[in-house]
Amino acid sequence: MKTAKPTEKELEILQVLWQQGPATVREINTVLNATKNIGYTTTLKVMQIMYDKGFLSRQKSGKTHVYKATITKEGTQQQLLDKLLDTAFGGSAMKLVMQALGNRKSSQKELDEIRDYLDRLEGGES
Amino acid sequence: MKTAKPTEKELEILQVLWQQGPATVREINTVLNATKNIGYTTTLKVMQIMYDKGFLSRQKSGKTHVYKATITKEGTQQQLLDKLLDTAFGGSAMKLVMQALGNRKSSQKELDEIRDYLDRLEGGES
DNA sequence: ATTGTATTACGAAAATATTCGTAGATAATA
DNA sequence: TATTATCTACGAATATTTTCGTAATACAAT
Repeated sequence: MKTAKPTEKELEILQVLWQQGPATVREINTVLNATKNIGYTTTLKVMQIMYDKGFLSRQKSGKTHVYKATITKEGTQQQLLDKLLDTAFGGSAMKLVMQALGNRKSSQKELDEIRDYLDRLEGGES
Repeated sequence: MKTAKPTEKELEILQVLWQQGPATVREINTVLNATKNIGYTTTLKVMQIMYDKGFLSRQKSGKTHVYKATITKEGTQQQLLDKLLDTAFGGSAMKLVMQALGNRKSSQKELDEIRDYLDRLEGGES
């Protein structure tokens, strides 16, 4: 069975969980409401669906559930990247990279880090 | 008015148009059918919707329409990149770049090109 | 125990995206 | 001109995603 891709809303929730660790529906909803306007039961429903899909696990604590992401940030990022590469960049990772670096200000430090990273990639995975 | 994001199917069609230039519904559908299985009227419908949205322009040639992408590949790529950065990479272009380069084999030549690109970025846009 | 408050479960409405059937228009050609 | 093949327009069915109302449940406070 192929792992399905999280939807937009699901990704927003995953973001919070990845960043803050396990959390309740209430906590997630509070974070989301800082920017958007989303009802409590909406957040609840989405998280229940994610639980059904296996994206989240949960544990009862008193009367509430504490949810935890079961899929990793890295794996999901890679999956989305692959998709984007495929659907918008014709499979060329390089083009994507250049576009990502080009149209936004990257600091000198960041550019250096990328260079180091390139060196490491090249230097044979010692 | 904020430019809406193309859907998955719309992106597939844009891909073909960006690569091959203006084309008829029939031509697009033929290309799509090389990999997927999609009915002619489905492709037609999607392209008509894209026309309504302003993603495509068209010109009558005989009894058929020749469609042309009105949104650029680069702009759309950037838009999707920004979205991905935001929803999955916490806004860090660098992390995205590293992830993109890491989990796939990039040729020596590609890596060199990226290095050159970095040099140019740094070298002050002379 | 009764009341009040927060949470969950359930179902379904609303919004969006995908799919295609059918009818009518257009042009080529027999 | 009649026939045929192809294309467009239109509407609608289906699927997916997002949204939330309502009722049941669990806990806390009175």
